[in-house]
Order: sequence, then C-alpha cells, then structure tokens
Amino acid sequence: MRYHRIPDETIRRLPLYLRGLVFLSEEGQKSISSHSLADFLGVNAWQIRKDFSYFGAFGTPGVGYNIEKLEKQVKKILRLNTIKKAALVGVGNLGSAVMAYAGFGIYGFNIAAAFDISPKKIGRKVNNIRIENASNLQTLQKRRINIAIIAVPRESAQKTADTLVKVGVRGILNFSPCHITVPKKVKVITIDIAMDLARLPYYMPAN
Amino acid sequence: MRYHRIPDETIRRLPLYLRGLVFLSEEGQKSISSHSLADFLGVNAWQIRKDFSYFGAFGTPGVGYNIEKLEKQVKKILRLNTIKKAALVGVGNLGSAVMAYAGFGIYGFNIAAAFDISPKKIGRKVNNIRIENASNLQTLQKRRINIAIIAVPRESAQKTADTLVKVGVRGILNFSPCHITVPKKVKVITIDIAMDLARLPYYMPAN
DNA sequence: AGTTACTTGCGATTGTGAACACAAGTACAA
DNA sequence: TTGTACTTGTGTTCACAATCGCAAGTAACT
Repeated sequence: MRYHRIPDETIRRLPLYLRGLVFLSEEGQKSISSHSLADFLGVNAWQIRKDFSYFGAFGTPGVGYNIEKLEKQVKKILRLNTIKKAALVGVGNLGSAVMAYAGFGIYGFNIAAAFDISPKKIGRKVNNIRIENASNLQTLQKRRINIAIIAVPRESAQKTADTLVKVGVRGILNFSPCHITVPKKVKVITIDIAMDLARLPYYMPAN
Repeated sequence: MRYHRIPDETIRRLPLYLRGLVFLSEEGQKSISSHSLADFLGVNAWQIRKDFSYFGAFGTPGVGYNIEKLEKQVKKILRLNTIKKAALVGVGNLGSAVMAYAGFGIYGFNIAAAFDISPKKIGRKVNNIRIENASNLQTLQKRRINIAIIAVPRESAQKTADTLVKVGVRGILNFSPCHITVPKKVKVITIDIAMDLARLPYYMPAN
C-alpha cells in the first residue's frame, strides 16, 4: 500500500508521533521499535506500524525505526521541514500563554508577530515580540506570514478571520469558541479547551 | 430509545452542540431546526439529527427542537447537570489563562482550587482563588473535588497525576505534552495545542 | 550455517461512523 | 378538509479506520 493516500486519522496522529520522536532524539536515542514507541506515547504498536507504512517503509525488521530518518519523514509529510512564521491576534490571557508556550518550537513554528487592539498592550514586548496595533494586520502580507492564531473574544473572531484571509493568511488556529466561516482555500482548526473538559464527566464512573 | 450505545464520536460532538444551544438560549431563541443549528455550528444537519436520535426523539417535525429541553438532555447525557468543582495544578502562563478562561462556565465547571510549588505564587490570588501550596493536594479529597487540570511542566506531569489519583481525582485534563499513565478507573484527556497547529500546514495548499 | 528471538510491512478482516434518502409528523392557509 | 411547505427520525448504504495475523527480514548468538 505504498502509494495509497494517507488517511486523515493518520495525519491527526503524526504530530503525536513527531513529539515522541523529537523527545527521544534529544535523549540521544538512535532507534526504537514500534512497540517501545507505542508504550511511550500511550498508543498501539500496530497502529504505529500501519500509519508509518502509508508513507513508505522506514523500519528495519528485527531492529526498529531510525529515529532521525523517521523524524525527517514525518516532518516532510506534515510540511514542517521549514521554519514557519505565525502571527498571533489577541494578546489576552490565552494569547499571552500562547506566546509563552514553548511547545511550538519542536514543530518548527515561530510566533513572529503579535497584535492587539488595546492601547495599553500595543508597544509592550512579550517574549521579545513587540505587540502591534491590530489595524496593521495587512503588513502580514509583505512579511509573508500566512499562518495565524486567533485568540480574540468570540464577538470579533469572525471579523478578525475575514481580515486575515484578506491579507493572505491560509491557515488559522482558532481559540475562540465559535465557528468561523472562510473560503475553501483556507484551513481553520478550532480549539475550545472547555469542550474537552466537558467530555470528562461522561467518562468518569458514577460519583 | 432504540439504541443502547451512544457512539463515541457523538459524545465528542455533544459539547459543541451544547455550546451552540446555550448561546442561542441566551439570545432568547426558543426553538431551532437541525439545519439552522448545523449552519450556526458549521456541521451537517443530518449528523445533528442522527446524533440526537441516539438518545431519544426531542424534535417536533415541521418545527424543530425545543432549545431548553434539548440543552437539559445533552447536559444530562454528559453528566453536566450539576455544578462541578475542578482543581488546577500549575499556575504558570497556561494555568493562569485557564483560571481566567470564562468558557468553562457554560458547561457547569467551576475552578475551585489552584495549586503551585513556587513560593512566589503561593498565597497570591488569581480570579479570587487563592493559590495553594502543591504539597496540600491531599485536601482535595475532603473538599470532594475529583476533577483536575494539569498545567505543570512535562517533567512533573506524571508525578502530579499520581498524586491526584491518590487523593481521589478521577478525571484529568492534561495540558502537558506527554502521555500520562493512570489506573483504568481514571479518565485522562490530553490537550497539546501545538499538535493542532502542527496539522495546519498539511492542509494548506502549497506555498 | 543453523537456530532463536525479535521486528517490520501489509493483506485481510472486522468494526464503526458518515452520508443518504425518504416516510411520517406538524403547521398553516384556503 | 385538503394541499403545501417544512422538519424530524431512522433504516440503509457506503466509506473508512482499527485491529489482527503472519510472512519475511534482521541480528546475535553457537
């Protein structure tokens, strides 16, 4: 099945695998079996092998996978092999946390710009990034930033997205708890941390 | 009640539906058709109807769904009909954002306690909640708090989880980018916001 | 070289959920 | 009462993903 299309569910898992591979690589480990990686990540070994098989064979039977090679391949599939600049819109509580979050680095992301509308925040520096006036979003086009993170209140999320699309952004990570409508050429992924918390009680035994 | 098991994917969507219903309810709307709700949330109408049909029929053909009734039912399924107290462990950047996040309210969650190990933070108040010493986690048992949010650095996530389980916590929302091992009776949902961002480039047209 | 223990790759099977189509219920106007 | 426009509920079909099983490859012995 070497030339088959990669299932969406596999793509969803790749960042998880990548996270594990990067960690192991930093620990100095050179190769790992599907079983060990599975234990480390809390998934199934056959799932890992199946997923990896969709984009070619990289493992050595009896030995395992070469971590560095695999890491490169996963990054290539996800188009993460070049450093990507992202813009943050909305430097409130959540936005500040996003700016400070170290976890984007391993995926090659770099928060290169931050915007807000509050005069109190504009001009201040967070994590060495100067907060700019949100009315200057159009500068993103020239700066070739086409990924944005929306962390504004729900009321302004759609308007913000519209502006971002207009200035050439084609990938949006949306933290506002609402649906955002965009042209087909633009991909939006919405995260609502409260929604995940809301699923928890269902899975908890009676209390 | 023809179906005995509600599919997991349906459960995953219920918080989304609930979010929409609460919003519409606050707007004063009394009833809504599956099609309108679908448009509002950015999903398919037949999906909504099918999902709702798993736990009984609530709509009126020709009219739509009674928002209040439906909201109550969804909350009941998700076991959100009583206010739930949750504890936060780790009041760093992300933890602070979680404490300030208003979105938990509509699901009936209430961050009732916060813990950290930094002497600088202990004793300070955030959102009217006094930050306690993390060595006092065992008080959760007496306080009958059995849901916790972990927002500590990766290195201490597993240890934190172990302690939480020991003091009776049975549901954990984990923001640390690592797998956490817990007894079967405990449910963990892990969120890694960077992982979602990492999927974005794959879905963006060539650049 | 032969043996053993281990591991991958992947075809085959099973399970699950998305998508569809439509029968049946409701409201309302004439 | 009849007709029309609308909406729900669900059986059925189809697509896709999880899981399994195993042949074949590899390494490290003796």
